[in-house]
Amino acid sequence: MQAAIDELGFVRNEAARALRKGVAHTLGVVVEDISNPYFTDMARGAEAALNTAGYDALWCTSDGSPEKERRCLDFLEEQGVSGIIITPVALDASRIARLRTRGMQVVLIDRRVPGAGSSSVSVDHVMGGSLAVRHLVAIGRTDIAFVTAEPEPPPLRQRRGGALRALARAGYPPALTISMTESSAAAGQSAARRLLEFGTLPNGIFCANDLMAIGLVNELTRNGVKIPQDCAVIGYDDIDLAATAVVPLTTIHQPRRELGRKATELVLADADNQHIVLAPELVVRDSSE
Amino acid sequence: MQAAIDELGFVRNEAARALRKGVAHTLGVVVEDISNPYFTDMARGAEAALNTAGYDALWCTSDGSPEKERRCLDFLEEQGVSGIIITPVALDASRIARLRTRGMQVVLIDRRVPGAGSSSVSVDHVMGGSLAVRHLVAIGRTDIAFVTAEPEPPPLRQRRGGALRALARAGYPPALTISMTESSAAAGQSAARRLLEFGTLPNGIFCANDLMAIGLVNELTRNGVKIPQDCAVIGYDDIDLAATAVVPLTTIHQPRRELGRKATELVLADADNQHIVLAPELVVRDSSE
DNA sequence: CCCGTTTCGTGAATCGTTTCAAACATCCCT
DNA sequence: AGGGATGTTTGAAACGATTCACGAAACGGG
Repeated sequence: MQAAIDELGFVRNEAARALRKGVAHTLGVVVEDISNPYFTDMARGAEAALNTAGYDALWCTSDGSPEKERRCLDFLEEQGVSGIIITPVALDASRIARLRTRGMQVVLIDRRVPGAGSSSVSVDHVMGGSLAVRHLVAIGRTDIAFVTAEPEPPPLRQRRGGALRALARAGYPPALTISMTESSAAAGQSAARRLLEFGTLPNGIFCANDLMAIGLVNELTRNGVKIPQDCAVIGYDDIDLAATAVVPLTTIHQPRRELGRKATELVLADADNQHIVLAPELVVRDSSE
Repeated sequence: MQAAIDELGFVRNEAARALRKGVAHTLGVVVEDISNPYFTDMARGAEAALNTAGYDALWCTSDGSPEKERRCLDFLEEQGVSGIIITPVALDASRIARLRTRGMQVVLIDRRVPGAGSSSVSVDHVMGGSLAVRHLVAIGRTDIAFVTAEPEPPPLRQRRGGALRALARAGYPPALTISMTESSAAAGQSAARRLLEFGTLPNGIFCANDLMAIGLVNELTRNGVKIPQDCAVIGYDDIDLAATAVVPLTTIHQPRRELGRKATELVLADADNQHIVLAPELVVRDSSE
């Protein structure tokens, strides 16, 4: 039988199959920024898990734009996917409800939408921010700056929240915050320039993600700042590049693959209103001695 | 009419449409490595072009594995996409022929498959390699090493070929070649360590891509090597991170967006046997003074 | 005013797969 | 050997959008 199939080059028509069954054996994965390793690693974790379950993945990119996110969802809805894993940008409860009435389970990454009944998987960013600052404090840094992006996505806000709380607990004054318009290495570079213009450098810097931290460390190093002696730097995400940076970067590791895997499990189990929170971990490297 | 559609929340069933029309208004994009910005930028260029043409993109990742590539193609074939843009790993003429008989145009990126009749878009890697070495020679470097990956994908082989030829033309001895098992920043770091163990450092290094160059520059810098004074380094791709590296990286810029756009045009025009070759450009930054 | 032509709208057939049902063959038990 | 139960084969209906054909209505010209 299989021999005959191969012989004739038969390929099942997925369109007909989806039409008849009313639903495809396909899952949509909508990711915010495909140039950020954090998201691609998460998506790969999801893909691996869902492949082994016999599903195929449809990738989409929202590029952080509500408009493009809407188009992605329209597309997935038209395709009749059986579920959607998404890092939401401007997704609201009504859209989720509509998808759910059409039989598509929605699982959110790193964000909850109240009243929608959908499940979510996230990493505890408040804890991560707190871990970062507690580490800086533990190695004797008291004058701590925070580099983030504006507008600030919820995960970054939570990281900053955790950081501020840890700082207050330690009895230090509130941190200097620098906001950039994006969260790339180039933004980190600009942040470093701004810090250098101030004249006095803080002795600890917490960047909201690794890409910014890398750009910042590079620019500081170029200007003769010794890291971690003059200034300790800690990033967030633990992307591959963090380990091979000029000054290997201390960072908060996120279980990205695990995140994708859990999300897949929730979609396939058709779970309602379940919220999984994973714990981040501190990874100490040279940038904080 | 449109108001009524929105009112009732009607969503066209793409499966039924595809079934009836025999072909989806969708294009497949198969990419080799989603963690390499070179590929994602190319894919984004393609997506933008094909969105404006009213098509949707189906992304797949082969992860450089022939097995996974096959699965991606099976999937796209089942979906009945109207065309495929692919950076092939182990794609042979017979598979292409089969796809074409099913009405799917195939356009190859950075590689040609002889006898398949399909079109291709590539960047002139031989020229790029030559540009790189000529630049190193022009700034007075004579002892030049080449860092590549093993097994060496065709584009890397071409870059090395162009580099060797330019070196021969300039009348210098053949270069030292270091091969790593992958082409990541971590591999570049290992390459640097190996070079340092040799004792005498070459005064010019050409890395087959920017990620490796960044890892290498970081490791050399960490060990006190002054770039470009002690050793000039040139990368390849001109990814975003190249400009913000500790030592901003001289590199060969590839028109990645343009690559994706041209590929889209060829697929949509249903072009047979057309081969577009784009020209790379030298971008001089600090790593080569 | 009638006929020919165009336009519009309705209905039926189609795409390839799945699913359900009915028909048919097989087998065991009484 | 007949009846019930089980398993297998064959056939037909359905999914929803599209397309084509057909008939009705509108329109223009003679």
